[in-house]
Amino acid sequence: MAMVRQTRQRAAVIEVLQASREHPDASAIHAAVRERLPSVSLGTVYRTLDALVRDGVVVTLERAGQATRYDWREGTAHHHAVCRTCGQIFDVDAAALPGVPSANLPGGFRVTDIHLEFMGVCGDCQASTNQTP
Amino acid sequence: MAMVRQTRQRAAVIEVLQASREHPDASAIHAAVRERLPSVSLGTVYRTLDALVRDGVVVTLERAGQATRYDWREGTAHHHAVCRTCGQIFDVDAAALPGVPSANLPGGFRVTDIHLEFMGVCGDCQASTNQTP
DNA sequence: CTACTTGCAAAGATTTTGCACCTCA
DNA sequence: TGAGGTGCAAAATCTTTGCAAGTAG
Repeated sequence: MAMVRQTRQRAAVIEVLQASREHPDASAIHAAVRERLPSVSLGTVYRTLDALVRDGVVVTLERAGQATRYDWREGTAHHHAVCRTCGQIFDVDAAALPGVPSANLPGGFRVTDIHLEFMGVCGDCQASTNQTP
Repeated sequence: MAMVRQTRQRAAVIEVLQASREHPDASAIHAAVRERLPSVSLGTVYRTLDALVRDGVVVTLERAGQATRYDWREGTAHHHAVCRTCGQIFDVDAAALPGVPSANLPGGFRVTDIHLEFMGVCGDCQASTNQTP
């Protein structure tokens, strides 16, 4: 079934994801991968990311109009805090949160993953509370 | 400041959102609005939705590759359960969830909104567990 | 009357795909 | 080998924008 063949390209994409704590988008990943394997195409990056997401080792952070950002799940579960002003994404340790129960879900719904995002304004952006010019 | 002028078009978009429990995307909203005001353009729908989101009366549900879906916040806070198989989106009453604390957030981060999504497989899709043909 | 809105259509951006060649297992 | 992966480039989507004309207040 989900047999995934090991290739140079995939190894590179995975390395980039593991090395980066910046929640990069496909384009940034592509650029980073190209530093080692200049011939890798953007299409391949998308296909690889897709496979990783299906495998559950990578999660996505999607914002309309902006490119999807990808996040390597390094063992520890974590969620995200997204600044609406500067767009920066911070990690939030899930351990500090009480387990979110699957209460009140529609009948028979089986949860495989929980996406929790705190939308708001980060400290830096609050500091510079100049109304947008 | 955020003075929003009342227009036929905006009223129609809001009515459609309030009437729909389907989490429609911009295109579906556009179609529904056109049943009353045939001349409304898709651009206007997007601009109106944008304003409503900024106002905080509408929240978005974003999935890469697919159109953003819009959700009227009818008083009660609620979250979502998204079926990975059929794409259907169910509401989850937030009242049943314990308050998600803002613990462990980056310094000074002020939360304005919480997006919580349960990803998984709905009962119907589990029932028909035929491997995808 | 005046500033804000709208329609239209074109531009932008992101993501997906078909096809011929290449490669891992 | 042979099933699956890759590159390239074009296509499909979704969303944003500029501009002239319309309209709410």
